[in-house]
Formats: sequence, structure tokens, C-alpha cells
Amino acid sequence: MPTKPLSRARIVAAAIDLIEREGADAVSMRRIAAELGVGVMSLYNHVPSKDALLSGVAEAVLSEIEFTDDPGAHWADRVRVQARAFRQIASLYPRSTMVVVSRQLHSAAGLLPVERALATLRSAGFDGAEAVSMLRVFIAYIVGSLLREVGVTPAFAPVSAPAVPSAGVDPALFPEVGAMASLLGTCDHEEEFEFGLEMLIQAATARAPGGGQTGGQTGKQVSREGTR
Amino acid sequence: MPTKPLSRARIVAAAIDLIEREGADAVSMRRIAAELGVGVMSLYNHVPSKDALLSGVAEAVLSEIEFTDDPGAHWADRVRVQARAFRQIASLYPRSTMVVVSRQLHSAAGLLPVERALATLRSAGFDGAEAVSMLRVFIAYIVGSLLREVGVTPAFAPVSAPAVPSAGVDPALFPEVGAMASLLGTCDHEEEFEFGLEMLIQAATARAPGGGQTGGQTGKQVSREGTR
DNA sequence: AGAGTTGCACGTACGCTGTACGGCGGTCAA
DNA sequence: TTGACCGCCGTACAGCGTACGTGCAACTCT
Repeated sequence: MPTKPLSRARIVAAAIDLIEREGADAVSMRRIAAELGVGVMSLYNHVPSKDALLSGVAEAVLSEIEFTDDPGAHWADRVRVQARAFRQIASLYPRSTMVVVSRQLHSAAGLLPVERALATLRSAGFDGAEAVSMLRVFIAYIVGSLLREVGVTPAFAPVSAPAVPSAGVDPALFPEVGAMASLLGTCDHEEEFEFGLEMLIQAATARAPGGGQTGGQTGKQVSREGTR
Repeated sequence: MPTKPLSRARIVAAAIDLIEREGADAVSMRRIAAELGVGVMSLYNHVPSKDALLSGVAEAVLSEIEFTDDPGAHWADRVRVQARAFRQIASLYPRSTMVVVSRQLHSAAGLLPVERALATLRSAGFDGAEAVSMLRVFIAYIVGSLLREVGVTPAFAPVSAPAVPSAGVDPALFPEVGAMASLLGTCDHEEEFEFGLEMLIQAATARAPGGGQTGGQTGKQVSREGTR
């Protein structure tokens, strides 16, 4: 038994490991092969292309989401749990998250979260169209948040990294940005994520058939047999 | 007058043009040079690296956002206008949007939208910390939405493209997904975007110092001091 | 047991990439 | 006129993804 027999799973694992250690740019077939101590072309016996390998990475990362869904809980709490589970992979595999997010994956790995989320939203009383739209909104928010956390945030980070947080921008041109430079420069990602999540849940609650009387637990959710 | 003198702007414009025509993967220094009818290395007299060029692309695209901000309008309407302006670039330069979104840019081009947005949120009565948090939420949602529209959506598109919209998934494993396959397969991006935008605005309204008497719904939800 | 088939690992090679380096021609100041 | 400069270019190098052919091991069938 000289070496393990080199399977697709082992290749994907090596790729994830390499991405996390040296970034997605460092990933090349030669590099991965060297990491595994095999020839470059041996990889192609298990993976049809580099693109497919990256899809495999996305799938593997995505499939590690832990869903401890409790169908008996209030739907809002179930949404919270699922959103956080989704976000948790970003902290486990920060650099791979970019790969996951910037990739259209056509596998069933991404379907299970959708299934759970739809069931949850349906249990809140939303009809099909509403549930789908709402799911899309939540996903958009989560993906956008992960993108920021991963560090590849789009528009407003320049204040933090390049320019000095507390200065560096012309206060005459950008008075607001200048005044809040310190706030813009720092960000508690978890707190920020929760903040937006609560906003969305609140908005969803207001749109739920139950209406806006959500003061307490309500406890009146129909919860009609979640699955099947 | 043989040819125009080849400036950074012309190079960036050619890059954008090429991205839109053939996708971001087709972009190479040689390709762009050929497009402009010059030698490859001539580009490096105006652009330090390919990475900087792509940053230039992001900056150029971002700077084309038209902000017709009316400080007299209701803040909610101003938020709507700004969010739509931001989204509009995705329809103008769909494929370049991926470049913009997946790139940390350190220029002032991305600062102006931030300035405008902060001013708007401040005018709604939010203090600095609230305005910044809320801005981040809106940006996360917008970025996530654009990512989906551009076609690189993350998790739940597989239903549409690969599997037949109205079938193809095992209804036993994924009953909800199966039942709503047709809904998941089609998406009116504009309508979807507006839907989430209204959700966020409603949630923001409920958190505004003015209180929640705007929409009529929402009712309680004191939302004391944002974070929990 | 021998023959045939299959599957995996590998080396080589091709066309592509980004870019460091040096040369070449034209314009302008002295 | 001469020298300096600047924009343009060709060459070269290391690295990329992967198409192709070869050889070795194990398994199946007669």
C-alpha cells in the first residue's frame, strides 16, 4: 500500500486545502498534483477539467452545511438558523467561499438548502410564489454579505484598507464618508450579518399571512406537516 | 493621423467592450492589443498590470452610475432611486458586473455612491452607526441580487438550466423544490429586485426615528437600538 | 494457464497566458 | 546638429490547461 488510490474526493480535498492556504489564484492542476505527489495528467482520470474540479470544490463546501432544522420551532427562528448555517461555511472556508459564490453549480448539493428553506417559508404561510421570491431575497442578502466578509467587498471598503480609516478622504468632497470613516473602516461581520437578517425577518413577518401582530411568539403557526 | 494615441481610457474601453462581447474569460492582454491594433507591450505604457486594468474596468463601470438625487424627496424614494441606479449598470454591462463585484477596488469611484447613500440615510434620521449598518445591508442585498441576475447565481439556479424546469428532480427527496420547479425556473429579475428592495425599505422605515406609521403594517417592533 | 480487455498513472507537447527586458523610431530642447 | 526622451514594439521566459500516446497492473474469459 504505497499511496492512497487517488480519488476525486481526495483531489477536491487537496484543492480546498490549497485554496485555504494560498488563495484561489494559487490553484493549478500542476500544483494540486504536486501536492498529492502524482503526475499532472493523473488528475484527469478522476476530474474532467479544472472547471469541474472547482465545481466539485463548491459542491463539497456547500454540502458541509449543517442543517439542524427543527420543524416545530417558529418559522422565524428556523430562518435564522438556516441563514447562520449558510454563513458558517464562510468562516470555515473563507477563501473557498469566493469560489462557491462566483460559480453556477448544477448539482443537487445546492438543492437541499433550497428545499429546507422553501419548506420553512411555506410553514410560515406563504404561498409558492411568495416563498420563492422571499427565498431569493434572503439568498441575495446572504451571498452579498458573505462576499463582503470574505474581503472581496465591492464598493465601500476602500476607506478601510488603502486610505487611513480616520483620514485620507477629502472631507469637502465626501463629508459623510469623512465623518464616518472610523465606522466604515471597522465592521463586526457577525453583528452586521445579524442586523440585516433581523431586518429581513421583520419585513417577512409583516408580509406573513399572520400579519404584523408578531409581538410575542404568536405560537399560531400552522406548521402543517412540513415535509411530504 | 494614423491611429489615436492609445490612452488608458481607450484600453479600458476596449476591455469593457471585449468583456461584454465575449465574456471575462476572453480577456487577455494580447486580445486587447489585437483589438486596438497595437503591440502587446504597448499597453503596459498606460496600465501597470492586467489586474490594474480590471480595476480600471470596475472603476469605469462604477463611475457611469447616474445619480439624480433629489434631496427634497422622501428618503425612502431616494433610497429606491439610488438602488435602481446601482442596479442599472448590471443591465448595461452585465458581464462586466461580475468583474466589478468580485474585485476590491481602492478608488474614489466607489466612494461617491457611498457618500450619497449615507447622506440619504442620515436625512432619514439615522445616526452614524445605524446609517453605516443599513448601508451595508442594502449593498449586500444589491450585490447579491446583481450576482444572481448576471447569471452566476449560487445555489438554486440548477433547477432552471440543467434539469428541466418542470421535472428532473426527485419529488420524493425534494418535494418543495419539485412542486415549485416552474417558479424556481423563471425569474423576473426587475420584479424580484423591487420585491426585496421594498422589504428592506419597509424594515428600514420601521427602524427610522419617525417610527413605523408609514406603511401601515408592521405595528409594534420597537427595534430598540438595532443590535441584539 | 494463457489471452484479451480494461483502467489508471505518467511524460511529452501544443497553444495559450502575463510580463520583464532591450531596441527602434520620432519629436523636442539646447 | 545633437542629445535626451517617450511611446511603441518584438523577443523571451515561466507557467498554465489539457490532448494524446505509452506502459504497467489487475481482472475476465476461455
